[in-house]
Amino acid sequence: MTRQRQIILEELQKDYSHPTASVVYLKVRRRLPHISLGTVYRNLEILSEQGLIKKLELSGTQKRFDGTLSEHYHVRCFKCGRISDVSMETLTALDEKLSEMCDYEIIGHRLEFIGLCPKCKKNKKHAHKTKTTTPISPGNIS
Amino acid sequence: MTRQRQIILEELQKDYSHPTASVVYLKVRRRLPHISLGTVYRNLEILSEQGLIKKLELSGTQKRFDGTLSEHYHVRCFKCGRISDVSMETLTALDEKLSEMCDYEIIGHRLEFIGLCPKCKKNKKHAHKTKTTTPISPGNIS
DNA sequence: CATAAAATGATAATAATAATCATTCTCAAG
DNA sequence: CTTGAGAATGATTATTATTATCATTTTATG
Repeated sequence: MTRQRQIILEELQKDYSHPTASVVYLKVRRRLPHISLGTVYRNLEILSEQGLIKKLELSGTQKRFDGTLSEHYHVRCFKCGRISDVSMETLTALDEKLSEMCDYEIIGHRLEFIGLCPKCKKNKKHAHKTKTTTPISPGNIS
Repeated sequence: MTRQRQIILEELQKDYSHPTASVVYLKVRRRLPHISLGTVYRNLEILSEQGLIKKLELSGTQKRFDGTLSEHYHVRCFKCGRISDVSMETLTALDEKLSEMCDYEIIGHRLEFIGLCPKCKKNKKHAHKTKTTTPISPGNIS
């Protein structure tokens, strides 16, 4: 466990925004100005293999990381790209149901809700300023 | 509607494998050997904007396209990357449930099952040969 | 047929991530 | 403590998927 890996882990554990690798990089660089982007990628990968953080495969082009290990679903704002946690229980029954209906051996599922976040709901005219990712066209939830 | 757009659409409509842009390109090139990859990307984008095909945002790095317009979920084999359709009814109740639980205005969700396809179930020793995409590590269904 | 708008093919550009590699760090054994 | 092997780092380059540019060609329409 190197200093840089420790700090990447710490920064992720106190960040609830499901940051992308480059956001983690920016935050970590405040404490380690000479760290390289490659080191951040490498360690995010290693930490998620070790089960200390989670790598999220949500929609959008960039991977996101979560220092919270509990299982939970996410909502994405289709306007500003913000990701929030959802406190809905895990739907294990879905996997069992599908197991009986198809010839795959089901081991799990990914569920991501799409919606409009409170901030974007207010400023419907112009999207919320701290936009982080590409918006989703509402007709394309697939 | 140009000849190339027509053929891209046709090839997609008779392909049930949820192909990526480059797979569509390879197939279309059998009929139009001089078509460029950029044209394929451009037309897949246009056709999905027009609602003639669907652009799928599944896990993995590449986008996939579907000539079948009906709404349905998908299963992905975590070993070989194959995508199959799932004949489970759309769970609109989930969106309503979440609407009451959180402050987002929910407009839909994305659900993708992860499992082991019949072919990979048989050849458990070595993954199925017609592998198309990177496998998913079973510990990382997020 | 003319012609304006749209699309094409070729190519370059971008964005996110992964790989390479010489140098530096970490940590357990002495 | 020192040390030495293996792992990790920073700098850099490479890869992969996708998008943008642009001169030329095609399409649809009057």
